[in-house]
Amino acid sequence: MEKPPTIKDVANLARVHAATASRALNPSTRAKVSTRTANRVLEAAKSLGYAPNSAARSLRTKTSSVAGVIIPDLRNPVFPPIVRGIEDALREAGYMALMGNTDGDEERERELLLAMRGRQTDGFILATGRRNDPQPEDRVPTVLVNRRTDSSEIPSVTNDNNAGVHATVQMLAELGHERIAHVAGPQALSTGWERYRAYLDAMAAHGLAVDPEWVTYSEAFTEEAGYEAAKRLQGGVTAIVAGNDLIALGCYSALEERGLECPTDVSVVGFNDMPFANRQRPALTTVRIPHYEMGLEAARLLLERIADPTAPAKRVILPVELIRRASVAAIKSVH
Amino acid sequence: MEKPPTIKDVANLARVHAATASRALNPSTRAKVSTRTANRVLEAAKSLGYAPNSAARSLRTKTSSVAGVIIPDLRNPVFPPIVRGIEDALREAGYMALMGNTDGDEERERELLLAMRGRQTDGFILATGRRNDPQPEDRVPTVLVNRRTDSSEIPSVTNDNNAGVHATVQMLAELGHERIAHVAGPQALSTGWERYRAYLDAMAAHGLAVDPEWVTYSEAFTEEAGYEAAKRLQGGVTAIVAGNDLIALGCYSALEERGLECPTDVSVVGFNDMPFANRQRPALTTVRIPHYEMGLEAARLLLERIADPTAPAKRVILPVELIRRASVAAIKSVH
DNA sequence: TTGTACGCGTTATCAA
DNA sequence: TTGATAACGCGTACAA
Repeated sequence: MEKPPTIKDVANLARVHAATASRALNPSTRAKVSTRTANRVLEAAKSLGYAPNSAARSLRTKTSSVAGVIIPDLRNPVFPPIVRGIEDALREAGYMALMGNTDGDEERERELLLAMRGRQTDGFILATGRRNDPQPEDRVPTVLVNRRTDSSEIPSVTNDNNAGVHATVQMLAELGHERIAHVAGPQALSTGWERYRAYLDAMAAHGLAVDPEWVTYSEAFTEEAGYEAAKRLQGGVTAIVAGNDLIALGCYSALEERGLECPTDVSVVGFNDMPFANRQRPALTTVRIPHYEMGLEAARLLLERIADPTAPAKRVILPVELIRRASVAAIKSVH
Repeated sequence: MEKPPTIKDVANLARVHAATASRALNPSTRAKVSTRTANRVLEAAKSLGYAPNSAARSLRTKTSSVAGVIIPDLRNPVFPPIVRGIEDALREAGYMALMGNTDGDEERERELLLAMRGRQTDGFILATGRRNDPQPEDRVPTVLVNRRTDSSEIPSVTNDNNAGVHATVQMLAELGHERIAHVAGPQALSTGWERYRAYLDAMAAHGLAVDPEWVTYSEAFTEEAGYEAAKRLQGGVTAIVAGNDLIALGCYSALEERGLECPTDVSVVGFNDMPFANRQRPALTTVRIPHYEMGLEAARLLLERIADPTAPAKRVILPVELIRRASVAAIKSVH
């Protein structure tokens, strides 16, 4: 039950004052100490298994080397690789991640932010951003990942939703599809909104009309909500551009229920290329986003931001790639 | 850029001493303060938007209300729901989770433990336990989840691997299978080992012989490793009990490569019922483990343990359920 | 280059 | 019931 060694113990063993030990232990102040004593201190620290008490350090420096990571729900398969990327980049810089899930509940998000701020969090990475979220009033460095706000004051890392949907529509058009539907994601989220706008854009660019019956809105980025929205689709469409992969799976269910086959009767395309999208039945055509890299980049942006809070708010947009699988087919020739 | 209010500000506003304010603010010591002054302090705190500085509190109390959660890799689909359960239970108790991934690297695990301990973590939940892991020398409360050690000194929450495999073998036997193979998980992990033992047990219980050619070992619980191990299988088996779902997917690939069809030629059963197991092709028969509940239970065990470190080390085993899907079929009658 | 002195914000202990 | 005081471990002006 012996207590962990403090810097004083290290100092005693090295026959120096605690202040000197502190300087020797801290890379940024090591230059202020003679190499000989510095080495003695370092050795003493090692032999004692000294680890600095971060509470004391935080109290003194107002920093904690901890970042808060807030996401809607870890069980949505998009997030694990993003979080993993965040964690890896943070760790490289000596940071750790505090995790929290909100289930999309804004009240819960506020509570989480408060609780994490109380724990001296140095910054936040939020995957929960809504398009019209206000700039946080307090000045804790914050980065958005995957989703972003309409205004450009908060740094963000997102992917090229526009290019992804354009590539999707182009592929479908080339396969002869004209009656192309869109089961859109929530319009309060940049992902849902940008993909919807891109769908309209791309259709126009290919000279394809859009019947309002071909567009429905999913309440959430879930399989269930996608299923409900897909059921409301009318007008004999031959292809569906889904707001994301989970919504696409909901479309599968709705099609099956109507006795329609994918891709023979209706082609379906998702977005995200979430894990196991290739294992679905049929294998899902989708737009691959660089999940892990988004996490990496978001964490790096946050670290930059912590280092210099006045730096301009970058908005990083990562490239995407259309992955064609079995869920799309050329349109049946009209007989 | 004004600084956040401290307990002193609250005390001044309420016209009491800081110590009194502390007592009033802290639920466990509130009784030591008259109701009238307590209310005055609480109101002052509210009007100032006071939030305690947890670094100072940690420094003083040696506790942080933070738990470390260490897992192999968040991208393994088994872990997200477990972590989510952990997080939910921790939050209910005012705790937060620090996350870390090890990729199964023991060196990295040591580093993580050290770094987290330095951050005043009150306890650990490890999903990385190996059968022969030593009891941690330091006395930080620790709970294992999903995997456990052979010795019984560390509390753990696992699932009934034995019952799950027995149910699997029984189902296969009832379908007429006799040449039942096992692609085992890593034997250094309790999950891999217990399921292997259960396979041998269950085969014996049904009077079925086990040819050594029917058993291979996967290096890891991954699709790739499962594929490699499945390729080594010999002896014309008609069913495979896979160490887990990812290994089962590897078996799918190996079978396909040999031109064998599942379930027509070979039945396959996994373990875990990970998300989207029902969406695989063919839909995977598997043993459902209560992921989320395991996380909940592990966190509760940890909280108990933190409250009373001398309490006996419970080993909780949660029930499982065999989920039959399209990947198994009755054996083809011998012609 | 090293030592001294102090304060970060909180809570435990002791005295009133 | 309340106030005064000290201490948690560290980092940093300042002095030597």
